[in-house]
Amino acid sequence: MLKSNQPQPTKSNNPITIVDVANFLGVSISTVSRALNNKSDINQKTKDAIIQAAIDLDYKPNFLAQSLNKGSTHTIGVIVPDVGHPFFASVLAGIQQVANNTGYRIIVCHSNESYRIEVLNTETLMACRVDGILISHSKETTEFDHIKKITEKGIPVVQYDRVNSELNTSNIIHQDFKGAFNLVEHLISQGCRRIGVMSGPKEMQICKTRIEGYKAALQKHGIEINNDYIVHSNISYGEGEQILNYFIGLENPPDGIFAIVNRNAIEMMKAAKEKGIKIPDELAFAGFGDDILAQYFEPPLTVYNHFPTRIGEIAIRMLIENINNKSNFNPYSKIVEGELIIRKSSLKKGSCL
Amino acid sequence: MLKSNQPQPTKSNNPITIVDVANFLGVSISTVSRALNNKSDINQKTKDAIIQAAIDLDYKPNFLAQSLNKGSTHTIGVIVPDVGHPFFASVLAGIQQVANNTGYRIIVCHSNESYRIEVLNTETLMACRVDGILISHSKETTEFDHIKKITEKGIPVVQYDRVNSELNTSNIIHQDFKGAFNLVEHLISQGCRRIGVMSGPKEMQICKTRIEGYKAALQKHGIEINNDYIVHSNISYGEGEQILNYFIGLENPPDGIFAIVNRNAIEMMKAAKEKGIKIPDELAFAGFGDDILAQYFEPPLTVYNHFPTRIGEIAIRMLIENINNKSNFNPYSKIVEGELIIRKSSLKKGSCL
DNA sequence: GTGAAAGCGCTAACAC
DNA sequence: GTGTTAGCGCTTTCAC
Repeated sequence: MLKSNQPQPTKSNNPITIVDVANFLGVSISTVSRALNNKSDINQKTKDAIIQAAIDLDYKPNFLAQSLNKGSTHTIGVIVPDVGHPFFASVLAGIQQVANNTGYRIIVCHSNESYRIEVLNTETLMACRVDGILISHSKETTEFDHIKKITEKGIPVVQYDRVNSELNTSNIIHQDFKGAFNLVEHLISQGCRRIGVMSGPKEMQICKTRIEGYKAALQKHGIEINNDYIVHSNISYGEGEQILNYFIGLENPPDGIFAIVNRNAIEMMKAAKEKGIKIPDELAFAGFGDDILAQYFEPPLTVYNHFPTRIGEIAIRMLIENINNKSNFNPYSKIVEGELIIRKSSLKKGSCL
Repeated sequence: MLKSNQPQPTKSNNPITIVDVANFLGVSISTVSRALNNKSDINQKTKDAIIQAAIDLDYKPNFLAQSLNKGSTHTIGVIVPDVGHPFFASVLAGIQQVANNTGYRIIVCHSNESYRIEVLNTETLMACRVDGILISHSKETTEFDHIKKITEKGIPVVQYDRVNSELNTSNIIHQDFKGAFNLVEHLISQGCRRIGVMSGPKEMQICKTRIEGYKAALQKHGIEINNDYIVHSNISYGEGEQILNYFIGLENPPDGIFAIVNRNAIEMMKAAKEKGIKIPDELAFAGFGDDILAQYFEPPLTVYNHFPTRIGEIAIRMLIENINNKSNFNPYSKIVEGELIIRKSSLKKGSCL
């Protein structure tokens, strides 16, 4: 490869550096740096000339070099278990929006519901020297040493949605208990007395809490808790049909079903429809979380909407607060209010919306 | 803050550096570097000791510093117009998977269908010194200077899905022409003669191509092209109903509708159902792209599935190929085969699946 | 107000 | 086989 010895500001393949700008004007690199970073103690004329030269030469600061000696990247790492899921897509949208407005960069990592990848993600993000991490754990995650390692290094972490409350981080969750309670109480108000619940992995905090909400609603209304009606699954898509079959095969099949993940409710409804079961009169449905499928499916699904975008917005704000205030920051938790949306999947005859 | 002057390998807040590892063992930093990078010319024992020490001290290489002097970040930037869209979510999944297997890091930027943000995204990625960029343009993008700037600097770019073929980059697209042709021909085979098409922005390449496919199918079967049946929209969600109203308000309303984005087809079907229009007998529907909503909606939607995950996988492979072979690489285009999936939304009475 | 120089953490020539 | 040293591009003291 041959190197031109003529100054060739515009055509060189190597990116323009601060040195090029300095040479171009015959000033020192520190002067250029000062001008570009809006420091005081610089002659306005020099400053203007430098800024103009930077534009003319199409100089772009090297982010790597800047971060390396500032010790801060102004970047936030986000770990998402499943970007394909509408809930997480909306959370991400909220995060991105606030990041844009506050000048933070975002690196999104996708754990793909795998504990192993989640751990790798945390290592990647640490290697990238992100200023903070937002994380929702994979379904498989029951060990949290990888998070402890991060917080011990003084890197702020905020857990959202799927949190482990024993970690010393800020958290943001929705009203899992209340949402489940409201959904189940609504089913009861529609005349359901044998309410099945399709839950996720036993160890997942949100599943535990939602089942507690379910139980509390039954108890409030004097309905006995029957463990046959409580089914744990992997909340993968596709499991709904099998679990519906289990339910309708029971001696006393449920007359209402509460799904801890809305998409499973849809799957079960689809299977039920194909078997000729009348929804909601023979079997009513309700699920946690709203999305377009819940709205468009026939019948549309009664849900507890937990405002995922808002969760994302609040999560990143909490994180930035922590980043700006590392020394004396006490982690805290926030709970976002949701709302019950009643649709046809649960409205039995004689009821009106 | 007080600083301990005892060596405290595990508890220090400042990340362990290569210097710490070197001091710990009393060797030089270059020896450590060699050991950790698996270079030859190093004593096995020293190497083992260094690797062990690195583990014990929980040393993690500083990615910024590594990249800074290697001049390569081993990171790929991905620009996505809309992560919430199932198509892009699946493309992303494909990209991520290959990235994981090849050791590339991914930075995902979300242009949110905004030209302005898309340009900012490219600048961010250049500032991060990514090794290459995968991009699908926003709906608004009709100017491509920001991409030219990148390729002129010698950074490989691959455009996927929404491409501009005048740029000197590799591209990957689906069979837009053939897909549209097949869908429309299928509608014709079901007896449709007045086929409406809901398209997106006029300037978008994929819209142009799909409309060409639509026209070709009509021509092949001797059906006249009627511009009243061709409607351009912004393909935002929510526009479907309005456009359905336009169609059914025509003097000679269509008996079949082809939507260039499947979700718009669903919206139109929903609106049509609410008006008591019989699908598919009075009005048949077909749309480009498969997803869960198309499968679960009642009636399920006939689609051309373009295998988004595969598109993501191929796109990143093409990019990596280009990165590894910068000097003598000639951009090329690839077209991914799709498949027609016939469902009830278009199967008129008397036909059978 | 500006320049020289040190250093962020690392790699890779170059010595020995 | 290992150590010394010069940078990667930038910011930030410290001189002048």
